[in-house]
Amino acid sequence: MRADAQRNLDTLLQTTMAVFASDGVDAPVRLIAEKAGVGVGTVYRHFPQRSDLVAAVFRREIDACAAAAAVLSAKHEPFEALAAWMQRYAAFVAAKRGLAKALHSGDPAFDTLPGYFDERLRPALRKLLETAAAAGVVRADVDADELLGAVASLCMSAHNAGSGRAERMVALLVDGLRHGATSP
Amino acid sequence: MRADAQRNLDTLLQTTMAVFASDGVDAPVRLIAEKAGVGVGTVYRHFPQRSDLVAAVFRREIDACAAAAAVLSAKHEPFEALAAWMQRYAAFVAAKRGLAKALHSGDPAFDTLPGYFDERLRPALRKLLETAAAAGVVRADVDADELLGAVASLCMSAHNAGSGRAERMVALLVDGLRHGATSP
DNA sequence: GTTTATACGGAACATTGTTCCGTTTAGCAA
DNA sequence: TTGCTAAACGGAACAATGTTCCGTATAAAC
Repeated sequence: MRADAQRNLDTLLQTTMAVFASDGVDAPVRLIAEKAGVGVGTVYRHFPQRSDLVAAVFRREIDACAAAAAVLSAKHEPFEALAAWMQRYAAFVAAKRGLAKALHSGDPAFDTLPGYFDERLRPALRKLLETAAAAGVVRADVDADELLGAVASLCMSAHNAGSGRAERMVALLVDGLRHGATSP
Repeated sequence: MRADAQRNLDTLLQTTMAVFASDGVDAPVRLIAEKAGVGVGTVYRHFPQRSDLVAAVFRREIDACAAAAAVLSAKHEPFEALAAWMQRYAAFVAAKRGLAKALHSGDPAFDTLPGYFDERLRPALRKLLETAAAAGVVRADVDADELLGAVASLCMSAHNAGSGRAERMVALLVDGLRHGATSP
C-alpha cells in the first residue's frame, strides 16, 4: 500500500471517530471527508459504503476498549483493574448508542460486528475476571458473556435516566462480584 | 374540514398502511402519494413531516389491535378470546419491526407513541384478563403490562428464528396463565 | 351564479449517498 | 536526476428522497 494511502486511511479513521463523537454517527460523508482533508472519492475507495466506515470505526473502538484491559491490569490491583475496565466498557456502550441502531439496521456491513464483539471483548474481560478470581477478590462463577450483556442492558435502559445512574448500577454489579470470593 | 380533504386523508392512511406492509416503513413519500392518487403536497399538508405519517399509521394499527379485543371477547369464550388476542398482538409486534426502530430513533413525532401504547393496549388486555380470571379459567395475579412486554420481547428476539416459533412461545405463555386458576 | 377560503398537484429545492473520470503523485528504474 | 507508470486523489456530477412553494382547481356559503 502506498504511503500516502496509508496516511490518509489513518487520518480518515481518526477524524471520523472525532466527527461521530461530536455530530453523531449520521454525520454526512462530505463533512467527514472535508474535516479529514480528503475528497469523498478517497473515502469511498477505502470504504465502498458509508456503513463500512461506520463498522471500521466501531471495530477500532472495540479494539481500544479491549486493549485497555491489559493496560489497566498492569497498572492496578486485580479488583481495581476489573472495576475500572467495567466502567470503561460501560462508557463505551453508553456513548455509542448509534451502535445499537447499527446492529439492528440489517445492513450486511454490520453482520460481523457481534462476532468481533465476542472475539475481542470477551477474552479481555475473562482474563480480568480470572486474575481477580485467582487473587481471591471476586467470585469465580460468573460468566464474562453474561456480564458484558448485563452491563450493556444497564447502560441502554438507563441512558435516559439521570446522570451517573449507569455508573452507579455498574459499580453495584461489580461490587456484587466480591460476594462469595474464595481466598486462595 | 372539507369533504374532499377528509376523503383524501382516509385513503392516504389506508394506502400508507398497505405500502408499509409491502415495501417497509422506509417507502418513499412519492410512492405513497402516487399509490394514494394524490400529490406529495397533499401528504405534507396533512402530515408536516414524514415521521408524523408513520406515527399516525402506527396509532391506527394500535387502535385496530385494541378494538379486536372487544370483537374477540364477544365472539369467543373468555380463555379463547384472550388466547386469540395475544396472538393478534404478537402478530402486530412481529410485523411492525419498523416500530422498534422508530421508537428508538429519537424523532419527537414518536414521543407520544409509548404512552398511546399503554393507553390503548393495556386496558384492552386487562379487560380480557379480568374476564377470564372471573370465569376461573386463568390465574388472577398476572399484570397486563408485564404480559405485553414479555410478548413483545419474545417476538422481537425470536423474529429471525424459524417460522412459527414466536407463535408457539406465545401460546406457551398463554397456557401458563391457566396454571393456578381459581374457579369462581 | 358568484365568491372565497380551502385544498390540491407537482415542479423545484435541499440534503446526502454514490459513481466516475481527468489529474496528481509516490515509488521505482535507468 | 529524470522519466515512467500504476495507484491514489479530488470533486464534479448523478441519483434518491425529504420538504417547500405557489399557481390552479374546487367545495361550500351566500
